[in-house]
Amino acid sequence: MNKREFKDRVYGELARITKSLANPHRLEIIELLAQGDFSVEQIAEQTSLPIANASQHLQVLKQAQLVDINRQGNFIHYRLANSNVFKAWKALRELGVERIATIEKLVTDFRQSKFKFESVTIEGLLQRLESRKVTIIDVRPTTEFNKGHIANAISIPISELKERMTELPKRTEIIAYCRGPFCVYADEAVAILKKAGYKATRLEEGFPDWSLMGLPIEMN
Amino acid sequence: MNKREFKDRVYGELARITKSLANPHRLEIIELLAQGDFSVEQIAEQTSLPIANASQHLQVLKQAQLVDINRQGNFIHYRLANSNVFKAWKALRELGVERIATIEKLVTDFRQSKFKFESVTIEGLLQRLESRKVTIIDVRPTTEFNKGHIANAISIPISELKERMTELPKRTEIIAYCRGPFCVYADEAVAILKKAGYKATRLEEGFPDWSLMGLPIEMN
DNA sequence: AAACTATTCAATAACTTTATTGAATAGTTT
DNA sequence: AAACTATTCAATAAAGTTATTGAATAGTTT
Repeated sequence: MNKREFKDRVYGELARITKSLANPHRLEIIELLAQGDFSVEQIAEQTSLPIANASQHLQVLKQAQLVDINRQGNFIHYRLANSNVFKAWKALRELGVERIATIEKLVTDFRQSKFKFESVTIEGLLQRLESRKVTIIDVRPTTEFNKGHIANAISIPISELKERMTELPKRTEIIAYCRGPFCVYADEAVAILKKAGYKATRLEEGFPDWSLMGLPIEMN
Repeated sequence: MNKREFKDRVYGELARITKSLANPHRLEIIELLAQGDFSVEQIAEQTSLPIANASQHLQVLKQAQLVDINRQGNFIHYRLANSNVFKAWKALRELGVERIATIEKLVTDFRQSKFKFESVTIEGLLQRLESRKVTIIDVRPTTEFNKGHIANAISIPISELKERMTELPKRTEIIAYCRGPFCVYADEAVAILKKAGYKATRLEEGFPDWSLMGLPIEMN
């Protein structure tokens, strides 16, 4: 094998893996699976895809060895093969948000149109934690909370927030987080809380970002 | 805009940028541009592409805003738009090497077939530097060395190594580096040096990786 | 073993990407 | 202003990707 042939094959393989990520639905699936494992049916529902279609995309990811499967009863559960998959998604996400003005505009416009408030990054939250007390709430569905969450966070799924709001303190600031920067649950939570007179802010990133940084997490 | 529409557009944009990376030639171009700026002609030559073809790929990268151009005399020089582009490439590269056994096999097989020796990572080199003295040589073409190199490295392009070998110490270990893990110049250098009785090892990563880590660099 | 069910497969049509030409363009130099 | 030159554009054919069906499969439960 000569030098050119070697390069063609290495870059060919890398392009193959990159292509398996280069599709809107598959990127959305990756972000979902970063929360934990899900069945094909659940993945299809979360991403608004027909099941056969979701399955087809999952096959592509499986062939590229980006996801693993294991059977649980009648269901086949998919999960990310390892943390490097999330790292690559994160790098692409950050490249996109920084480079493509359209994405940042989409995100801010969408938020501003419905929710007029600011967010805090993980870094900002860590600083804030040094000086004062805050209450962190996880507004994802309970199953995702159970698979892993920020240490000491309280689980209040967005669907239950209105009824369970009274569990929260009126004085200390509340930080709501969900799946990641494009997840809207946290925005909805902040909107509900603010309207009821609470001090609330959304965390920009999601649980997988927190976890990747090696910050304290809990399970179950 | 509803939630689904918002997601479709955000992931759509991210897939668009990912697609612009998802091609063997464009990945190779990205890695080349991580060394500095190059004209279309130079890029075509380095990647063994017809010029019209290289230009076409560069248009794709430009449209995705991953590269910038500036004119220098008769030539148009392309360069990476910023360090996030290299970060994304690095994440994909690491995902590929770790996930796809084929890539690791390709790299080790190719090296073993021609060059039978080990390499050291940047981390390993930093540790080694604490205890003993090493000589670092940059075997890329001089133009790339001038655009940026590891602090205190000596420039000896691979094409001149045989004649200039005598400039190097026989006793201290020599570390050779080039563009990145898939660049073969450093392997060739180690082979030449070892044959002549020097103690030599290749650095696994390339200059852009060193630079991204915030380690000391020099220009010119 | 039969019934059931979640998932995958297969075929196809619409769409997108890529390589290959050769011509056109936008600069620079003379 | 003319000549030159590096780069881009345009057209086209071949190859690859995706959504949409409906049928097939591989398990599990009864």
